[in-house]
Amino acid sequence: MSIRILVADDQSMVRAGFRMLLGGEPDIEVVAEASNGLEAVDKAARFHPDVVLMDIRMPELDGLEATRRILAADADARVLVLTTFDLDEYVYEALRAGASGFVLKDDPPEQLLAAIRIVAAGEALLSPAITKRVIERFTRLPRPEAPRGLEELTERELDVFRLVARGLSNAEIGKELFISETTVKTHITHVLRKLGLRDRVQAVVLAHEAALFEPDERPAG
Amino acid sequence: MSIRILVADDQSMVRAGFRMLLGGEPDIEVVAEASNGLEAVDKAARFHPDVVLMDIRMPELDGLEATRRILAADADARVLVLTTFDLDEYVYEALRAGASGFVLKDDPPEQLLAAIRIVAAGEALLSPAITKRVIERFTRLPRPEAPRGLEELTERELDVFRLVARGLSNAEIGKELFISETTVKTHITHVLRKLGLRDRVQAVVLAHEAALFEPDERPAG
DNA sequence: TTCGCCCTCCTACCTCGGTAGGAGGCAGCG
DNA sequence: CGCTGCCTCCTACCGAGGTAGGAGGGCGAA
Repeated sequence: MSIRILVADDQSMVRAGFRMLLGGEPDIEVVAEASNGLEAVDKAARFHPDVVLMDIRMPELDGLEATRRILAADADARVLVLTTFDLDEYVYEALRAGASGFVLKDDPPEQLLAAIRIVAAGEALLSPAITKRVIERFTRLPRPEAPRGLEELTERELDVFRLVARGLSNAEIGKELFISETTVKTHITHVLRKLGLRDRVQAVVLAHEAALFEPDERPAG
Repeated sequence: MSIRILVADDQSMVRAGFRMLLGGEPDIEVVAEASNGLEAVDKAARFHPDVVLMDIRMPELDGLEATRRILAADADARVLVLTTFDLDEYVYEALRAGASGFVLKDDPPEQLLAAIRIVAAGEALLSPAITKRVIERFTRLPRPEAPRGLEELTERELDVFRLVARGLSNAEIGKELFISETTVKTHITHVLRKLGLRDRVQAVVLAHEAALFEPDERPAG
């Protein structure tokens, strides 16, 4: 009754790493591997794994579209998305695509294992019901259409968002980024509109619920 | 090379539960138990466990003071504090006492196991560096003195704090709790002052960093 | 070059959030 | 009994946050 895993990543070294890591766990078994998105969809249909470990950046078909197709074929499938960057607009896409959770590639191995077990147990990742709320929020988008048109945040908007998520005021963010408070306001307005949020408070909640960031150096003050 | 655990809880049923739960894990071993704080300090010194599972409410010596003494005797000790309530002012005390993390007693077992493994691996709990920041923040308090005088939040203040942490506005909180917006403001002012925070945004950050809450039903709107 | 996007900054405006300070009711305690 | 703490609500004030709308410069694509 072990947890059956499909590993989908285009780098064979990475797949080997996961095989090694997961091989050491008695309750986890890698039953299949895929090196691109199409293969992942195919093998998910054939092997019906309990959890799909899905890299986002893959040839043929990226992890997001692959996730969508897997979920379309089997609504009960569990996909755990692997991301490289701390704050990545792909995260939103992944959640909308139906992923059960996501893990940073340079998280400690224990976290990946914990994530797999939690997802396999039917919970969404990291904060059980929390992530579900995020998923719901992003599932019922303001615009019912919007195919792949989810507006992405720009670099600068991400910079500001990160600092907002740490609780900084607009003035503090300005000092931190060497821009005026006015400019900070501009960026924040854009962030809020793009994400469909009301104010910075909701932005903080979202950032933390979805674990969209990892803390690095703190402001100079 | 399994993880060696000391379970400190005054209720033998609870201890038995942990023994059962942890006994099923191949990499975890319960090496000692304690039914009060003094015993916990004593056994921690004698057994040098990798992780101490520490209940807060205990006779003789509570979990907070026990944690302080254990850390005083061995700065490398890892204490994982168990709390019953989602948002408990003890959490702050626990962090200040040097706890590596904390877990809710009614969290799913997987989370406890994950927490133990993470703490044993030397990381602070749930969000690696994040909790460290919280600890730092509470270690260097505004007032160097303040012995046990950390002001506690009242029931109602906790209610409000919880909703703030979910991103609700004052008006929404008022509707949710059937009180006026003015009253909400009063409570929030008190919460901020007691916790030494600037505004609700910082409150949200704190709540999420320290994982002070668990999400339950969402507002009716 | 022209178009568009991004980043920067501005004024003006208004709402929301937080502070200050007071007030009444209610319950527990010495 | 009076004291204290908690919860409730109020007015008044003001600063921070968010919106609206415009503007200029840089840079890359068409």
